[in-house]
Formats: sequence, C-alpha cells, structure tokens
Amino acid sequence: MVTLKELAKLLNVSVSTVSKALSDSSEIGEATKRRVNELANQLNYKPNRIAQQLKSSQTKVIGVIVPSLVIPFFAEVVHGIEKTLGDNNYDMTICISNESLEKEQRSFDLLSSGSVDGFIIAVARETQVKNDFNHFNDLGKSTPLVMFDRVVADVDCSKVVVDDYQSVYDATKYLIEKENREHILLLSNVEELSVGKHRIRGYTQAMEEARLTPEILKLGREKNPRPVIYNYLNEHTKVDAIISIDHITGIMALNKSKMLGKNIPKDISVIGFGYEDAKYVSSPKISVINQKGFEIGQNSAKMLLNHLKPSNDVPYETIVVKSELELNDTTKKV
Amino acid sequence: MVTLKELAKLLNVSVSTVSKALSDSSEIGEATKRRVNELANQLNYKPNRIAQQLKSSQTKVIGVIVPSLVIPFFAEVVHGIEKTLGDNNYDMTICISNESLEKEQRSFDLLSSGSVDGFIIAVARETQVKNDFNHFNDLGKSTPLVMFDRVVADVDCSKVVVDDYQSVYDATKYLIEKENREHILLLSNVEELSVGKHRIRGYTQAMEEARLTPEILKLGREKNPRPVIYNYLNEHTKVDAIISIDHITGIMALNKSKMLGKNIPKDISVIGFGYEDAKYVSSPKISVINQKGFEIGQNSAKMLLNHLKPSNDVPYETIVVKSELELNDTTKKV
DNA sequence: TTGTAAGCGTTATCAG
DNA sequence: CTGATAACGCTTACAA
Repeated sequence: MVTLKELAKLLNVSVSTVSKALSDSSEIGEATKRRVNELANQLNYKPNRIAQQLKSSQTKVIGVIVPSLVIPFFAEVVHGIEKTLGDNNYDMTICISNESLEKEQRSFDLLSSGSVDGFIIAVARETQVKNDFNHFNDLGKSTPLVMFDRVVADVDCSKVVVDDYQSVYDATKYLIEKENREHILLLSNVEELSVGKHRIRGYTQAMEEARLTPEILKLGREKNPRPVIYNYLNEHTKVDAIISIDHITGIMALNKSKMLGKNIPKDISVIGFGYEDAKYVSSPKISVINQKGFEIGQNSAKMLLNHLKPSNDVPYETIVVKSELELNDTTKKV
Repeated sequence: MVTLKELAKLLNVSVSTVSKALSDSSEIGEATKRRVNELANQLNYKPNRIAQQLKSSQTKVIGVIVPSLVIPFFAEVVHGIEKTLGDNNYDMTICISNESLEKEQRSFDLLSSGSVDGFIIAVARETQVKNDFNHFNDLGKSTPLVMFDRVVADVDCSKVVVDDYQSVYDATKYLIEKENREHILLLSNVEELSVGKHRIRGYTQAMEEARLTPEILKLGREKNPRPVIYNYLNEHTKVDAIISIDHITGIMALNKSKMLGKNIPKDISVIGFGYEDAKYVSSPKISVINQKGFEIGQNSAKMLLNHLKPSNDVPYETIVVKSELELNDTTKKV
C-alpha cells in the first residue's frame, strides 16, 4: 500500500502538501497538483480508509445483524439495506446470529467498539423468547440502532415493522367474506415470535368477529412439517381454506392439498406469507401476503442514515410497511 | 466512547500502564491490574478497533462480493463463509454486485483501500460475459483473493468450484442408463456463465456418447419463463426427462409437466439444480443436483484464512466441491 | 513496576 | 502557495 508519506518523499514535498493537492485544495498551486495527481495515479494510490476512519471517527460502515440469510425474507431485506446504503456510500458488515442469543451478543459487542456507525438488527428467536436485550442498552446514544421485523418492545430505538396483525386480519376476512370460507386453518412455524403472535391475533380476531372457530396448526421448529400437514389435512376434511404465516408452510400445504385430490382454489383456498420466489415455485401460483422485504430494508437503512446526520435530533420513530395481499391462483377470482 | 487516555487520567497512571494492564502484561503489578480492570469494566471500556487496526495494519475483516443474496445458492455460501470466519474471529463486509460489472468494481476498489484483509468473490454475470477483470489484478499481493463458483480463469488466485461438468454428465447418464430416457431436455437460464457452459458440456457429452440428440431450452434472462416452458413441453410431447441447471427452472418444469397431465416420474423424470428449500417447496419432492453451498462457503473462507497466515507462502489452489445427485421423488426408484 | 515517546496514515490548524 | 506539527486511540520499545 502506497502512502502519502511515500508520495511526498518521491516528489520532494511535504505530506500535507500531497494531502491537500489530492483533495484539490485551493491552497495548492495547479502545477503541484498536477505533479501529485500524476504520481498518485501512476502508483495507484488510495487513501487508507482505516486511517481516515480513525481521524474522522466515523467509519461509513453499518453493522447488520440478522438471524439468517437463508430465509428469503431476510435475504430480501438485506438486499434493500445494501441498496440504500450503497447509494449513500456506506458499506455494511453482516453478522448472522443463527437465532442464537449468545452469537447475537458477541457480534454486537464486537462491532460496538468503533467498527460501525450504526446498527440494523432483527433479533434472534432466542433473544425474543428469553426477552433478553440488555446488550442493546449499553450502546452509547452516539451509535444509533434500527430494529426491523423482529423488534423488542422494551428497547428504545427506531423500528420498521410489518403490519402483521392487520395483514392477516384482512386476509382472513377476505376468505370469510369474499369466498365464504368457514373452516380456515392457520399454519405457523413462528408462533413464539412477536410477529407470529401478532399474525395469529389478526387471524383469531377476524374469525371471532365472524363467529367462526379458529383452527391453528402450530408446527414450531419441526424439522419436517410436511407429513404433519398432510395428516392434519387428511383428518380434517372440512378445511376449506388455509393461511400460512411463514414463508414455507403455505407452499407445503398447497402441495399436500393437491396430493389429497383437492381442487385449488375450488375446494381449498391457500394464502401464503410471501417472498419473491414463492410465486415462481408454486403451482398454481400461490396467493400471498407479500411482506415487501426489499422496502423494509430500504426504509430501515434510510431511517438509520437519518439518525446519522449531523443534525441528529431526529426522534425515534416506528414505521409500518404495509404488506400487500397479492391474489394469484390459489384463491378464487372474485 | 471511553478511551485509554480517560482511564489513565482517572487512575492517575499513564496510558501505557493501562494498556498493558488490560492485556494482562507481566510488567504490571497485580494491584494496578485490578484497579484498572475494575474501572474499565465499570465504564464499559472497549478498545477502539479502528485504532487497533491502524496500528496492526490488519482489520480482521474479509470483503465478500456476491452477485445476489436472493439467489438461495449464494445465501447458503455466504452462510458458510460467515460460519468459518466467525469461528476464527473474522467479520465480513458484504457487497452485492447485482450482476453489474461497474458495481463490482466500485465495491472492490472501495474495500481495497485497507478496509479488509482479503476477498471472497463470485463475479457478476456482466464481468464474466465481458471477461473484464483488470480490477482484480491491481490488488497487491498482500491482499489475497479467493473466487468461488463464478470464477475467472485468467485471474491468478485460489478458487473453489463446483464439479459442474461432471455432475450434469453423471445426472444425464443416470437418466439414460438407469431410466432409459431418450428425450432429455436441458433447461437453462445461466448459459452465458462459465458454470452454465460447463454444465451444458456435461449434458451434451453424455447425450452424444449415447447417440442421443441434445435438446436445450435456453431461457436467458427471461423475466417470466413459465409460459415458455409450458409451451415447449406442450409442443414437444416426446420429452421424457428434464434436467435443469439453475435453481428455479426445474421446479417450474415440474409444475408445468403436472399441469400437462404428466405423471412424475413415470412419464417424465425431473432433476433440478439444488438448494435446500427446493426439496420442501416442490411436490413430489424434487430430485436435485445438490450444490453444497454451505460447504463451498466454508472452504472458501478456510482457503482465504490460510493465505492470511503469517507463514503465507501457501500456493494458489483450486478445489472442487463435488455436488451430490440427490434422488428424491421426481426420478424413478431403481 | 511504571512512564515516555514514537509510530500506524490521515487531516487540519497554523506559521512561514 | 507550502510545510511543520498535532491529533485520532492504540501498542510497544525503551528509559527511568
């Protein structure tokens, strides 16, 4: 790595002259500027970012901590984050908590020591279940934090959430009112998460308002939920609609229903919880509650960047990214 | 952020005493150590990593540049990378090239200025098509680079690749020999990529050896390939097997075949190119060539870490991670 | 056992 | 217009 010092020596000028020349300071003569820039280009000089970071005490890097990248929703969010950060000349350091509280804490601590200017986080399953969040609190006020999707109520920071309750409420209501469904099964493998609880509340509320009996199949962390779904559907033949509140069990239920000889959507309507690919890998094309992961990511990054602005008295804020009920071919056309 | 200097002042000792005490140096008396550690804990002191990085001229951060995170294969690889790096106390900065050469160059340049100790890269589609790779060459020998999957032949560095040719050759041969298929259609949306070319070669080689006529449906960057696949299958009723060489068209073809009333695997066998979820969202459970993304990631990280060791005269190496032909329910049981 | 000072690569202030 | 100097926070010879 070639440094200012080396350039200076080669040119017989001082380090500060080189520095100023490279930043096109008005203090420096045109001739010198030219000489300096020429050599710098020739030797492929790039200012050492670490040194700049130390000097300026800002890194232009954001720490992103997510439970997983293999869950498509998080991949989409991260994509949105990276887009917005990139447009604003920020990089991101990603840590994957793998749903583990301890890993999340370790990552967080490590990055808290000056490595990043701010954080964007969706907390681990374990963090949320144990409701252990002290690691977030000993963060100086100077390093802002934005939580998305899996948020912790007791941590004071900006948040970006999905309209979990409303979206499932609306979808349920749609099935009841527009499609006259009466035996709507809710499928979940996220019931311990805050988001799962909200979604389930949306469902039960809509069901109860219509005086229908909620039916919920909780799959928890079941490794292979497919036989469970199959058996359930096989035994409960009255089921005439299915709502899934996670990214995968909806497609599974769709496939299992077809195996049981059901006509979709005539006999059974299916609404999944969406991500981009879901539509392409299902047949018929699955109707979904589309979570808009990309936009959630963009919004999270935008909020964080706002907190990072010099005039930083932006108040904490929680924004709700509305999901969209995208009706494809597993619901009736009405 | 509390610094060594502040601790020193509060304790009336020098900065170096504090520094040494905190690193448990034998030069410092037990009593002082205790005093120092106590205050440090109390004030939640953490050494500023940027300063350490500047001093030691290593960052313990790896730059990872991938075309996308929304393609499940890359998400799996990144997961593997993060696992291995984490186990070795390295972080990673991720940039997404979005298949754009220019974005890849920008990211690469930005990180090349001291921000990371090394790179792990899968090049963008555009980079590979244009075969433009000079940005990788002006990297000092001091910053090692590992390429995976989408590699560039002319760049001299360590590489981790999939046995693209062999895996598709074997799968084709399997369909020919064990299942007596004769009209095997190859589906591709990655034909311009090096990996795509190798896979196609594997297929044609196997077909030609068996004196069968290759049939290839190239979908390129087609936004919505499903109708194209449907029409093709509708018009070419002789097709009795399908191999897809990307992560999505196999499932699409499976679904379209079912729509055309085909019995899978009796009438048509299907082999997709695999990622974890593919098995869960398809019905019947799709047979796949499983790419082992996680292991590719782990291997890439391990290789890079090796190059980073002080005794760094490790020679460049290319390792092949064999994929596995995982026979599920869209091929006949034999 | 503790302290002083130099240095990592930059930038910014102030003098010349 | 150019240069010397200090500072960012840390580590580490070397002195005391």
